[in-house]
Amino acid sequence: MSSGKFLTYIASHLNRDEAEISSIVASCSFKNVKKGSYLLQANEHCNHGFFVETGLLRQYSIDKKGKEHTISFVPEDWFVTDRDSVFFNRPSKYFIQAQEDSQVVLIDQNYEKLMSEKIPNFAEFNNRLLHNHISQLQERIDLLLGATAKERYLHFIKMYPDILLRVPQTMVASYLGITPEGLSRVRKDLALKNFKK
Amino acid sequence: MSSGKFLTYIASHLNRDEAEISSIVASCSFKNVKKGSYLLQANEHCNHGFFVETGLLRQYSIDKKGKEHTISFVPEDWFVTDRDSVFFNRPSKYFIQAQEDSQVVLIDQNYEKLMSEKIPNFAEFNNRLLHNHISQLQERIDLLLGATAKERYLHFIKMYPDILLRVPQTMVASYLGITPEGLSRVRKDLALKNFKK
DNA sequence: CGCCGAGTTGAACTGAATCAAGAAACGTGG
DNA sequence: CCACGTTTCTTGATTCAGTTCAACTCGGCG
Repeated sequence: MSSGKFLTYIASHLNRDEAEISSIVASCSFKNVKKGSYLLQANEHCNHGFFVETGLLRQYSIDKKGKEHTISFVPEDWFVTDRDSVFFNRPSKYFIQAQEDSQVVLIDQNYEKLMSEKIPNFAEFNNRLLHNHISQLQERIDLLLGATAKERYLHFIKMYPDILLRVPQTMVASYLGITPEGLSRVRKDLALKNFKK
Repeated sequence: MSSGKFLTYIASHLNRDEAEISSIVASCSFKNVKKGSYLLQANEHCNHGFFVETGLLRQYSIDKKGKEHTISFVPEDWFVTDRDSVFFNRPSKYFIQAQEDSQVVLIDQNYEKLMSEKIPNFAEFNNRLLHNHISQLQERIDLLLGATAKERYLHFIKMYPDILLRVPQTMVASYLGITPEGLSRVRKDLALKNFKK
């Protein structure tokens, strides 16, 4: 089983030759997960990062009222983890579930340590990931505070056009913070507007 | 002008003696800001972090519809910056305004560099700040997705009981994502409930 | 004293949720 | 390859939380 995308991803983000780091990358473990199975469940301690080689993951929580909130969709070439749980060693509030049959790279603390020892600019890279994450969370807050359901939907399809085709709408709804019925109506509305023009 | 709180804060978070780092801290600059004046305005590049010695700052944005959204309140002993703008060198979307007459410590990139050279565990400390920030943003998203206005208000007064007394309610409302009238009604409702019991 | 910004209250309105029912799409086994 | 059951999506009727707009109160402060 080859470490195709992950190797390329890491090498390019670290400005390193693939050859130079392939031995390090080779030492990390891969996992095949079937659609519907979990890489993390709420109340477990998250002690891995997950890089998606192929397939699609979804990270979500379930609130006290029993409602699902999708935190993020994680397609190929993306990375996901519960930073809060990993860093502070707290039980996670989130589920990470395979939305399609997927192949992922598991990245644990030892592995991170190894990386940061062997590769000087690894810390800088990780820092960049953290800052990206913050930007993205902040943007989502801005949208939740200031945009209507329709605006949030339009923003979503602009940012992640392919996701819509790969998951049930009800999950997109739970990402946007609206009900499935609500999303259905938003879409109907937009379809009508486009038709009229 | 002494660097009281900042020195204590940094020393304790870095597990260092105050004496040991006081010379470094002494080299950073202080600023007095009057109530209403700005440390950062939208479209400027943010190139400082701000540590509040005394007083209270507020970070907020103004959306396309002209509505203010309060991102955070920043009282004594807290730190604020626009990570997105600093790290990616992008124009900021935010205002940082003094809500009371305040004294702040300015922390610029040179200063950070100096710190990370002289103090081995500075990077770790900064990392912790980033992770805290992520946790806090994530929690806010959870609340916006899953909690009613009343629930968000109750959470707010539990977390930041003093803030309510120091700023106009309209700003708290813009933090919670509701209108000032809406907040007024939430409070009335809670007052009635407490009275009846 | 009179003004002014902050907060409150009421009435009408609206975006989105809820509940319930039907239609379409999907995958699984025969 | 079709038939069936399950899940997903749509649509309608109703309800509700929260907004909007406008009027009014209150407490400072010049």
